Amino acid sequence: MPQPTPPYRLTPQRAAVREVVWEARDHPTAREIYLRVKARQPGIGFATVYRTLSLLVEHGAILELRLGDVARYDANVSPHDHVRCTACGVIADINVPLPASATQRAAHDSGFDVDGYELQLLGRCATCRTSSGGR
Amino acid sequence: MPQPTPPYRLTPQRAAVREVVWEARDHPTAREIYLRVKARQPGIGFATVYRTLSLLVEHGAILELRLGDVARYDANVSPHDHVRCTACGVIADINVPLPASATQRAAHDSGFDVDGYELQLLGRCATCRTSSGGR
DNA sequence: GTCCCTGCAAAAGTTTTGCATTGCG
DNA sequence: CGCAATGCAAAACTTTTGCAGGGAC
Repeated sequence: MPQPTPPYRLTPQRAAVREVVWEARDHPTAREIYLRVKARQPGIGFATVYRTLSLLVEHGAILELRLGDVARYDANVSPHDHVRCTACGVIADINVPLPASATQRAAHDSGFDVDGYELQLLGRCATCRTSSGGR
Repeated sequence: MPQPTPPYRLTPQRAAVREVVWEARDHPTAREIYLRVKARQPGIGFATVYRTLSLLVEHGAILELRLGDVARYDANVSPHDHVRCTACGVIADINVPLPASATQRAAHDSGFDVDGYELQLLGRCATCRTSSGGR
C-alpha cells in the first residue's frame, strides 16, 4: 500500500514516530516507541508521541492492539491475528483461517451486527520452551 | 462444576465479591464490582476487592478479561468467546466454532506451543443498531 | 495573522503496594 | 500467640488534557 500524502502535517516528530513503528517488528508499547523516538529526536515529549499515535491510528496508518494491559502498536494494518508468549510476552503475527461466516453467524445469534474481530492465541514461544526445559 | 472447599479462607468480604461476580451477567469492571459489593459490605475497601479478584482468578473461580482498556470479570470459566458493541460497550458471551487444529497449526508455524486463545468479535448490538438508526 | 503543533506539567483513571490493625485458628 | 486478611492511604503506571510558546502557511 503506497502512502498517500497525509491529510495532516508530517512534522519531524510525527515522521519519526511513524518510522519507528514501521521499522518495529515487536509490537512496541507507547512508552517503548517514545524511548526509541527520543533517540532520534531528543527533545520530544510524551504527549506528542501519544497524540501522534492516536493520529496515525485514526488515519489507518498503524494499528492499535489491546492485547494485554497496555496498548501496543502494529505497522501491519492488514487483517491478521496474533500469538503471545505467556512466559516472555513476545507477540508474533499469524493468520488463522477463520471463515467470516463463522463469526458472523455466531454473533448474529446474539443480535449483533459484526464488523470484525480480534483473535489472540496464547502459548509459549520457541525460545521460552527450550530455555526453561520441559514445562 | 461443584465448588470445592477453597484452599483460601472464605471471609465475608471474599464471599461477597465472589457472589457479586457470579450473579453478574454484564462482565463488570473491578470498580463496578467494588460498588456492588459495597452495597452489602459497606466497610469494604478497594484493595480488598482487587486482591480478592486476583485470588479468585488465580484459583480459576472466575475469569479476567482484557477486552478494552480495563479489566473485566466473568463468572463463566468454561471456554467461550465474546462480542462487544463498539457503540455502547456491552459485552455478550458467544461461542464461535473454531477448531483447535486451526489455531494449533497456525501458531505452530511460528514456533509456538499453543495453550488456548481469546476471540473477541466487534460489532453493534441490537439496541444500538435500532436506536441510532441506520449507521 | 492565524492556526496547528509542540513540550512541559498536571490531571485522571486503574491497579498495586505499604503498613498498622483486626480477628480468626 | 501467630499469621493471614482487612482498610486506609499513598504509590506506580498508563493515558489524557490544559496551556503557553513557536513555527508553518
